[in-house]
Amino acid sequence: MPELPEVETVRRGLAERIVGKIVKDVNSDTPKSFPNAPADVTAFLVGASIIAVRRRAKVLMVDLDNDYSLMIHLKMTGQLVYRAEGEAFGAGHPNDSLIGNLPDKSTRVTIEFTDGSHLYFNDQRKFGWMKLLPSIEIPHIDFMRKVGPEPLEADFTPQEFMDRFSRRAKTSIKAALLDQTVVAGVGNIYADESLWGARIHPQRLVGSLSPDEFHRLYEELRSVMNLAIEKGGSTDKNYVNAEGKRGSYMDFARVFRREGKRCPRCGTTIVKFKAAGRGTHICPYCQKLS
DNA sequence: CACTTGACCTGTCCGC
DNA sequence: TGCGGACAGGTCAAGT
Repeated sequence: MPELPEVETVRRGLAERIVGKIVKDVNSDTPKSFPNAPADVTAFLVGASIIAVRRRAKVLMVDLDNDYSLMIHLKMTGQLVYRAEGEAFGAGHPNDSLIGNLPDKSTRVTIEFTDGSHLYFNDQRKFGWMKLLPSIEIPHIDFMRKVGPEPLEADFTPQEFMDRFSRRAKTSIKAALLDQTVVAGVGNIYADESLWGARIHPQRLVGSLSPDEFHRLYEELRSVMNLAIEKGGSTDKNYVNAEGKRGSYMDFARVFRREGKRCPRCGTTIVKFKAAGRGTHICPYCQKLS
């Protein structure tokens, strides 16, 4: 589920709410939620206070004042929802949350803070994980060394974008976009949306794209992701922000999950098929293979 | 090495 | 209404 815009939305919501709080207790379905050092997790967390919430690609990092960090990946169905003490639904918005009382059936980890508030990690499909590790080690783990640049950073240039694809010349542009070592944070929704914007068929080989097409894709990817952050991400099924509320980007989607509807640019019927192993949506008129 | 496929899980939807 | 199969926004470990 969550791609860069969704994870960034969660990060912002959590940063506002949990920085400065002190962990009082932790309940989790270890070792499934904490694949590393499960026995130590509670001991490291209880008594620690939260000093920052960061994001890299689709991974969240909650930094603690004991020089450890909690790395969290939501994968397909993960949710991180904050509730103040006694709140059933979310700050100042009774019944506004997409989800009800917590913990619920999908809750895997509950972190209680000393002020009586809670952070719930829900994850229906159980693909997500949390890892506790020394903060200083984060930049050296495999994922961080291999992951590509943040596409929304101000210093990320069209030239760098194009260069990142050079070693994937023989694969499809969609598979390359989804490859986290090429560019960070792109998932199925924003891959389809940006390819539509750039008028590029997802199965075009990377090596066949012109500099102009790369440039369009660069611009579209950034504008689509920025719009998605502005709209609080995409909620198709499970995704919610730190308040348990849905994101509204799907109201603005041009092709994703719109098969059978009209292309907003030319009116042709949008079709769905499988590409790079994923459900893929295109306008067959705007996005041609050759 | 580069690339593709299956596996990890649970829930939901669709056709029979 | 029940049941089997396909499918779901992400990533790995395997395979070719």
